[in-house]
Amino acid sequence: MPAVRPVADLTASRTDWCDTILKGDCVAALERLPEHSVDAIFADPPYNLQLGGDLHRPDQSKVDAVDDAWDQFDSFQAYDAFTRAWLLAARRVLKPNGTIWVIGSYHNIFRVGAKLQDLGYWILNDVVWRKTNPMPNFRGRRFQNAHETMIWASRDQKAKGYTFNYEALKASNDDVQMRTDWLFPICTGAERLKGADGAKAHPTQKPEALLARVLMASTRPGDVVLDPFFGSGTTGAVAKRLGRHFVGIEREQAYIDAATARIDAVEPLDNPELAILTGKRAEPRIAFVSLIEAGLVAPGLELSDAKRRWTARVRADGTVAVGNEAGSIHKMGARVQGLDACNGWTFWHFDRKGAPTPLDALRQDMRQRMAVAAA
Amino acid sequence: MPAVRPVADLTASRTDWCDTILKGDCVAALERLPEHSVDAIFADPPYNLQLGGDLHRPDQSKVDAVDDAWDQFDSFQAYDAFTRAWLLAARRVLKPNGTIWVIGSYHNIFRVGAKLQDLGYWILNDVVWRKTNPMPNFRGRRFQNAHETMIWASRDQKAKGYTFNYEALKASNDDVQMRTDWLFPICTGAERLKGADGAKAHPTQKPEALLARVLMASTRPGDVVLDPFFGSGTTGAVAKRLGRHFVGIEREQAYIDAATARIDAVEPLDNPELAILTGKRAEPRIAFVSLIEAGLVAPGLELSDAKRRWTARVRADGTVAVGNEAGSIHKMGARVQGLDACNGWTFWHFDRKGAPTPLDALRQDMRQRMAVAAA
DNA sequence: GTTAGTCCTGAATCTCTTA
DNA sequence: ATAAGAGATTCAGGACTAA
Repeated sequence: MPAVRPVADLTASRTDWCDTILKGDCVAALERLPEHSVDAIFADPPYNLQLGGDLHRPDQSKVDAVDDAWDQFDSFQAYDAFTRAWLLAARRVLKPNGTIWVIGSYHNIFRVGAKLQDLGYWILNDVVWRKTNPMPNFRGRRFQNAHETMIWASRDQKAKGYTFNYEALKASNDDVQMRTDWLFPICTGAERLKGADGAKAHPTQKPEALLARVLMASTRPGDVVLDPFFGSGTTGAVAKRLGRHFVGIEREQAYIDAATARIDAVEPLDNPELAILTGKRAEPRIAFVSLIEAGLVAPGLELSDAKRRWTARVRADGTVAVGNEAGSIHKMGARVQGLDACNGWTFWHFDRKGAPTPLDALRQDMRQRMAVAAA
Repeated sequence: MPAVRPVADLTASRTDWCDTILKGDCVAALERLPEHSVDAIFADPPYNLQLGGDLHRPDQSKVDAVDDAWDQFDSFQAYDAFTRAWLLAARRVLKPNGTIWVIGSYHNIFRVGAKLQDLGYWILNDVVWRKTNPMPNFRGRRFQNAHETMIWASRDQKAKGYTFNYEALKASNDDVQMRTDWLFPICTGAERLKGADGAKAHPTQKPEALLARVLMASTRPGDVVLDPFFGSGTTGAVAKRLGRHFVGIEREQAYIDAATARIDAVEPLDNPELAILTGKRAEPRIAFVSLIEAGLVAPGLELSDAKRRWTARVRADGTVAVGNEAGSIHKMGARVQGLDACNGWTFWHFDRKGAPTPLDALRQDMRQRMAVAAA
């Protein structure tokens, strides 16, 4: 399925880059992609910051073995410049309501996080991937490094319309909110891509389960997910399986070959399986007055709260009256309780066969009618 | 026990500052302390939360936010300058083989980590404090922020002689290495310091169990532990109990008073090296979605109750669909039976070799996979 | 005394649409 | 652009009260 394209051949046509792997430098490729063209980004950038032993700059050029403080600073600086460049280019490509995930370890994640903030990204959460089976610390001189950190950020502070499938996550998690600490095994066994020699095809292949949760949480079917450090193509494989589109950027042909074969073998899920649970937020809005117009509520109907402490009376204009005052069901619910906000749909009840029933039940009936009428 | 001293009166004599609280500005106080004089530092600096307006719980009660003046900074730049100044001053005071711990959240920890690296500190681990009882995300727009991050660093890369009580930690952890993810409740109940009015004495008091593990891991009895943001004095209280010395720096008299009384009441342990490191056991809670992520359950799988009266279909989002409706395994189990509640794990079955098998069997398999060496 | 129900609170960067 | 109105949203644990 995924074609491979040299970056130089890229045009603005979506068919030219969607569900493909762009071969070349990450920043150069990002700069050729159209502005505001992807819904989400998942990035697993290199963090070769190891300052002992062989030292490589992010561009893979070798650094003379020096271990003084100045060289450390120099190396961090190079890493920061690299990070800034790709995060900036990625931000241009991201849609205004898109979000970005970056995964890293303590070697690089602090620098990445600071740069994200510097460039105007707005951090939504940091998420910890707890490993069930991390590598032990062999020297016994530190804690067992048992997690990695992901940062989830929107394009900027004001972007409130980002995708977050809150209700689905909660329903899939024993009906409690999904937390920021996730537990997954590292990628081993059959899932781990091997080369012809049996050696692992990529040193840092991420588990598909991790990507699945990321994409199920923050994207919708049909969205485009960009991975600027495509590597073994986990992002592409999971995106395809879950009915999302992907774009990968990768420099090394060996990784491109492995990822291509891997993604080709993925069978996408059917549409019904991909539906995402949504909550009230996604329901069409109903004006209270429309219940009166539809005859579901008669003017003059008496309302009360669930414990019958306060009563109100429905007026023909869609407001309710409490004593001499009148206003929306929400306003008056707040007023009687002395609060500054109230959901009138769930606060006010009417009598149905002797049982206090919330107005929300009538709203459901109304939505049913509208759905039937539309069909 | 702890005397309080104005910074101006400080001399180089250790008796002049050990087991005392220095009242004044953090950097000024650090600059008056002797070079290379403390074995460890634990710092809980302001997080720079950048809160917007008020936040209310769904029941309309207002969240008591951390809106203190000491947490307000004009910009990331201002916060960086502040961070750099105190980390630099702290580094001078730290012994060559000393280590520093800094705790923070995603608001500030990335900036702190980057500055630590810039200044020559060498990160040994990042440690995640998982909270058993974090505050929920009330608006349902993000993941529940359920952890904070601590960075543990040596004074520089070449410092190999830092204290790490590997064997003691392992022995106290069911004979497996201590991991970087720690589980503790937040500080509440009797441990939480209250003012005369019953209000919390400090907005961000840390649990003693957290500090106990930090000090047991990285200090020895008789060591001096510095806390440049002393606050309610948790570091001092735990240090005293575990037979370590402390130095606190704090600006606000109210916090100094609370910490002084608190530390006075602490009784040191006879054998601090035998102190038990208490932590919560990791609870093996399994989310239904994790079965899907792990490939144990495929989207599209048909479920039914034991007597095959009702069927449901698994979706990729971790919910199950019955007809046009979808929800958690528990909600939909209750729905089809017309009940208020239902245990979806035991109610829903799938076909295994012709026999209806409850989802709970797969949960058992999952528990095996997710078993983590003791928390 | 026991148990069940209610209330309170914690480092929080917490909405969306229409006028 | 800003402002205002509609209306959607919570988990664990300790303290307290009522049965």
